[in-house]
Amino acid sequence: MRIIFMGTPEFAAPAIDSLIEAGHEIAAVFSQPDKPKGRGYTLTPPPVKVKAMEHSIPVYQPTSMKDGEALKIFREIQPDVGVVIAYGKILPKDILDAPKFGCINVHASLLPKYRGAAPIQWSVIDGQPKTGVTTMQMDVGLDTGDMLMKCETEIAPDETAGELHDRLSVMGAALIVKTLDALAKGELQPQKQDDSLSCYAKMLTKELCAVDWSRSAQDIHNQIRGLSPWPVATAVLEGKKLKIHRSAISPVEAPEARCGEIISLEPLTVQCGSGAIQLLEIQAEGKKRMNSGDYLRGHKIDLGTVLQ
RNA sequence: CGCGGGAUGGAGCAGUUAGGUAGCUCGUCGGGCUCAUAACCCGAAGGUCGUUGGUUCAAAUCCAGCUCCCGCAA
Repeated sequence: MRIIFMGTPEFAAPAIDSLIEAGHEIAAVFSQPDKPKGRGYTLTPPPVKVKAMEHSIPVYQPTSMKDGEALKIFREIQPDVGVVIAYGKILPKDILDAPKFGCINVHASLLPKYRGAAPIQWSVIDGQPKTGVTTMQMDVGLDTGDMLMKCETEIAPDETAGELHDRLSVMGAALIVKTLDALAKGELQPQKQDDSLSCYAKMLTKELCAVDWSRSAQDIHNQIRGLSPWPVATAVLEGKKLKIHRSAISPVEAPEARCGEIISLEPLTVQCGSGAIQLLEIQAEGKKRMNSGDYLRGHKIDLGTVLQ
């Protein structure tokens, strides 16, 4: 099929490869404009653009899809279908309707749950046992279109959002190929979403990072792995910010200790509201991430120190 | 030129302000103690102090350039 691909971050990149391998023609790619990123505000192209350029596919990076310019391009190219994966812009109805088969979206959750911007992270933060990817026929609502195909997977108890992201990215790339196959054969059976079961996964913000040690060890563990590798859960140790990249539920605890108190140094273990949690991989300001054992060799911390 | 921290044996750090023998906590190797041990005791190996140049009798330390890593912010 002749495709216009719309996507921006790393999550969407594998699908470009799998679509081409499956014999589809990606006639054009739409991606968000390059943005100043990192130290020095270097203008950085989004991963999807980089991938598209490897395949010598023309890339468009309009600020808006609503000013008619994008529509003009769609009319010229006359795609069979639009494939949208984490593009990051709302598409107006005229764009959604422009391709022969409309636009199909890959969403990283089992719809109707976790519509919105950060479904992967929120399913981990909420401690969900399973998640998946869903393809849907897009409509004007936010992730409300009729569902086409699904692929489920279990979330491992210690899996981080980053690890899950990579797995779902590959699953999504495979599922869009399957979905287009079925579309070509006329075998798709769109299913309405049950709105009463839906929930939204809002964008991650800095406020979500601070660990509240009065919560349960399981909740905090979910928060830590859900926010890894970005934006990363944080605690305050002796007045300085400490990022927590990886943790584990501790088999032992010290119920008489205060919330946030360090109750063991080997491994580094912190008492929570209920249960205790081991901090396995941490990162101090200006330092690399490292095992907490390595950190302790160069930084003396006394038992009983309290994290905030 | 957005702001800032950093690079020292295999790991994590101190030493740099006031230049002058390379240090700490671990790890590794050898030995000892012990019923035994990731515990304890004794000993050893291992570093051109990121890189290039400059100042100096003398540079990890002072000066300049370069490379790489990280935090903030976006």
